[in-house]
Amino acid sequence: MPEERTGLRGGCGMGTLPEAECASSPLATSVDRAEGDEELTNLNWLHENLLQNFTLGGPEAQPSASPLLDIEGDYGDQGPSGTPPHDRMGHAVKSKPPFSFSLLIYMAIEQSPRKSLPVKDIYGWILEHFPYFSNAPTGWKNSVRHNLSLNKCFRKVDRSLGKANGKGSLWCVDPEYRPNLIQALKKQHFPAAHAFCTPPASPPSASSPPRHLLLQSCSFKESDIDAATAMMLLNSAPGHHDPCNSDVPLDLSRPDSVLVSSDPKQDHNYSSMALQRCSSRSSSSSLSSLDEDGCDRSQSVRAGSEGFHSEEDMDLWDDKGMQLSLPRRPAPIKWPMSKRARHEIKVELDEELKEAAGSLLHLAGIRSCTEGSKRKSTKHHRK
DNA sequence: CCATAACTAAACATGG
DNA sequence: CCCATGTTTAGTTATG
Repeated sequence: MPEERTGLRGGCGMGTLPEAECASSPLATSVDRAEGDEELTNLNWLHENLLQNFTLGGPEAQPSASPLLDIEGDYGDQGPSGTPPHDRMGHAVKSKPPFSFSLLIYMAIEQSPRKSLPVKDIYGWILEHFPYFSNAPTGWKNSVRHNLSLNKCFRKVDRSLGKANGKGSLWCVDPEYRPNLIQALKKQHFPAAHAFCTPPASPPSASSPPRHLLLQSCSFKESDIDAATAMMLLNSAPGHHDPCNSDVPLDLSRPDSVLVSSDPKQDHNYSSMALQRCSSRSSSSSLSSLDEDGCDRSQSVRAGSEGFHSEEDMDLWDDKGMQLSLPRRPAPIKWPMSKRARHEIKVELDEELKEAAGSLLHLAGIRSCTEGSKRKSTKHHRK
């Protein structure tokens, strides 16, 4: 039996032992990002990036602007009942991220050059990308630590290597669990994408693309769009952000990207997030569940790698943060294809993806809104 | 109603 | 002693 486990022993699974190079990050100095927000409120960005990222291997997306920020930009401002307050200046609205702590941590770690971070930098990353937490009670840090400790997806690595002010360890993602995290991320990000497999309640509009066809021919499933989008989000944001070198931090917390509630004090409790829950249920099955149930890792990994193999996945992560082309998996299409064939498909996909992206975003937005208000009402109800 | 997952809170230990 | 970090436990909430 060949080694399936690319253990951490050698260090973080990325071959390089994590050093604490970027250990001292600017903590939470970042909530400022006014620039260019106006221009971000269109879907072009996503269309283009979607296409660039996912049409047959265009690894270098050219981010025109911040990603998901704009996803709901179109209607973000007119938040119905309980939508988060928008900073008139276009600053980040401090809305609660729709990601579980696990995913937040995961993203933070993966975005670091070394694929490992001390808790402090994880805090930093989160604060940076989710200004929501800057106003939140400090309990979230506890949650982060709790998650690091408890969640087997994360591994503690000795920061033995010359970190002067080293207190605590570095944390990295267990490569074996990475597929699960990715999967979680997929499912987490755009619940609305599920509309792609289940027929919409209302008859598809004329603009609705033949999604199944599209997605199939694309050789990844609809859920991949989620991950893809999320990754894109992480990848193509201007100023590739890790706590160490973040110029223009990506703001995942933008109302448009992920909107939940925006009042940290009032509603800091993640558990009340309907949006999150609805999606993280499934995602969590690939995360914590495999922590707690004590199922042996190789099994869970193997199970998780039905779709894509963890080792293969590792290729996808380059040194500079999340290079996430989609995981290679047994493709329904025969690969390699001829260039011509690829090009043809690409052209088709360009069209379809554009539409699909639009629909997806629309759905995502609607869903977020509805979930948001639903959550509030239910919570109220409870009380 | 139950199981599960995510989150929160708190206590406690350890080390700088 | 303080603080950051790390672990553990218990409780809450939401969902399937």
